[in-house]
Amino acid sequence: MNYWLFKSEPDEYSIDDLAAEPAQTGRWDGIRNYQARNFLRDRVAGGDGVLFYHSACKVPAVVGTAEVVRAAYPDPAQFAPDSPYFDPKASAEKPRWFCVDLRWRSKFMRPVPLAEIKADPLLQEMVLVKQGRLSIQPVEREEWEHLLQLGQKP
DNA sequence: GCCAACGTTGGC
DNA sequence: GCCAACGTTGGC
Repeated sequence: MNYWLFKSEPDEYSIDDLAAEPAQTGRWDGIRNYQARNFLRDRVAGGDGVLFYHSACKVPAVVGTAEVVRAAYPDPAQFAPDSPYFDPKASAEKPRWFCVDLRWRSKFMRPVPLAEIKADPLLQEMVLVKQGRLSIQPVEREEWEHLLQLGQKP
């Protein structure tokens, strides 16, 4: 059982959008970055915990948690010519991009902003702090637990 | 099989 | 909207 941080632009797909899905379960698709794909395809497993992060918005922040309910399978959008995620170089035999299914688990009492994470001595080793621009990244158990605590503080 | 160019990401 | 970091691509 591992922990992850998934980034999403809230204008595109927010934690409330996930909570509003049938069975509060949605497909995490549209990943088109190789480093993120490799984590998704090779390491993310059913039952793993996910920190839901809002990126490319006014206050980038961890806003809640989710759970992986289905491990990697080929992202259908890469085969759909009318999709913005269409990839002409992908085929059913050789899919290039993958997705997982997530179930909403919790929304924090308050978002934990990136600026606060960067200033927290316990979170200095997070990939989020050390390397930006990675939309799927591993999280240590200690980091997971600390962030959950921060999110529950009023 | 080297390595420059490319596409994606996302904070600032 | 700039541009830095990364993995991958593809020309040679």
